[in-house]
Amino acid sequence: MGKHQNTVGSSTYEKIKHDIIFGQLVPGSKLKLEFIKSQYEASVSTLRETLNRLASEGFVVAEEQRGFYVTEVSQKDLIEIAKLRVLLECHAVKASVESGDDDWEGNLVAAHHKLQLIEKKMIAGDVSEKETWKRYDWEFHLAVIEACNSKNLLELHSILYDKYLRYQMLVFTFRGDEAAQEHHKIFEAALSRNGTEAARLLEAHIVNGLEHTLAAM
Amino acid sequence: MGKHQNTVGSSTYEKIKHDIIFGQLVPGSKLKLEFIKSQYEASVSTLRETLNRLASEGFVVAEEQRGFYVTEVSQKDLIEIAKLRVLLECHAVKASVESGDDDWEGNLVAAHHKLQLIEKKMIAGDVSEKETWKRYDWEFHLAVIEACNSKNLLELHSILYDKYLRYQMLVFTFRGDEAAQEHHKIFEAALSRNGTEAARLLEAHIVNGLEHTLAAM
DNA sequence: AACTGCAATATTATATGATATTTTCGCTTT
DNA sequence: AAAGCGAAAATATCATATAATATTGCAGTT
Repeated sequence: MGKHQNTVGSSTYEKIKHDIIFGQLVPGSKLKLEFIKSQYEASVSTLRETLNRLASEGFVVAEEQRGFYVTEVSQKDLIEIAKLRVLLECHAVKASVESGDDDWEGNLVAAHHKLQLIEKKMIAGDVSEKETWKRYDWEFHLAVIEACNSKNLLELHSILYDKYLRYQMLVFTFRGDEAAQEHHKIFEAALSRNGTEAARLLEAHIVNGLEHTLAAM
Repeated sequence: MGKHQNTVGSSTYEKIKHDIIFGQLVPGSKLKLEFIKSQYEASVSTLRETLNRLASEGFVVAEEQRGFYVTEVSQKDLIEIAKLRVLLECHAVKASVESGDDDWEGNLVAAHHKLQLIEKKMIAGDVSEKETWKRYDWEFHLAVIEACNSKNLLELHSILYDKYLRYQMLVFTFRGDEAAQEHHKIFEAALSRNGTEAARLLEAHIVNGLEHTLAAM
């Protein structure tokens, strides 16, 4: 039974990070300790731990003795992030496709299937499950590169993905069928162990998403 | 007149990070709050902020409700870090060489010159200025890629560099003349705006360092 | 009247020590 | 051995004190 009980620290971390990514906490706004204390129901020290963590990941900016701010957004920053994501994720997919085993394949098939299901729903007009879509998109992209054999690479990628996601959420307009098809092609290339092709498709997928987001900013 | 006065938090951050990189805090050891409190002269909460920051950068591992540990080292981890450093730094050098202006060139020349001076001293047998050497090596590598035009990339690189450095310090044996020559060649290629060549030399430089360190582990 | 410089005040961030939880570890019992 | 039970140790959280920054109001100057 005993499900692992979360600490106040880790749950405020999740909440604040979520609220930054999904735009509830608006870019550039100041995170006054007393205010977020009331919002997130935790003490100042606990919140400071959280904000320090978020600051080293880049979601928050800590200005010495002047407090914390939600990191600003800009087109330049988005472009940087997209480029880095291309660099890391394409590198990872090649390595992953080379060394992925049967477990990896199985997991990839499952992730792709679930993503397809939610994408169909969203294309049909049901936008109610934004959060689920986000999770499945993440799980798919992770599944593709998971066998890359580098914990360090996966950690960096995870942060980059979230930063990129934040921009997507900022302008939220679903790319629909187009993105779904791209996912499908990436899936096929990965499964047939064509790393170069998978990387090429992945790059196009990210760049298309970038352009879509930039246009809406 | 107002030099910027540091907070307790930022100075303990610097100190602990330094002590991890330079091996004073040994890999895998537990960072008991009461103990480091006496060592670094700060309160528990302040230390927790610091340790949380270091944990998201990967120098410390935070185990929920069981405290903090200095991140373990392993050959596998070092290899991952070196590969990532190659990936990011080579990408950065190409971009930097393409868009660097006169300021960039000037800064690069200065950084290379200083690095050469300290390397000569160390090759001559004076190992007393390990810290200075480290700083100049860092400043040189940064100078090369600084014009890459991506704040995000430079931040990631900075953390990776420190992680790589930690392994170098762990086994500290100076590569001497060989490394100095590699630096010089990288410098020349960068200055003559040959990005591809600079990237190739840089990769060799990092891989040579990796092998040297692996052999000594 | 508008601007500048300065001091008093209010607000906010930082740091600390105290308290509440949780884990660890040795001891006993089965 | 394994499980159960405290006491001790360590972590997580909190409320409060201290130090820094921002703001306000007022005099003196242009």
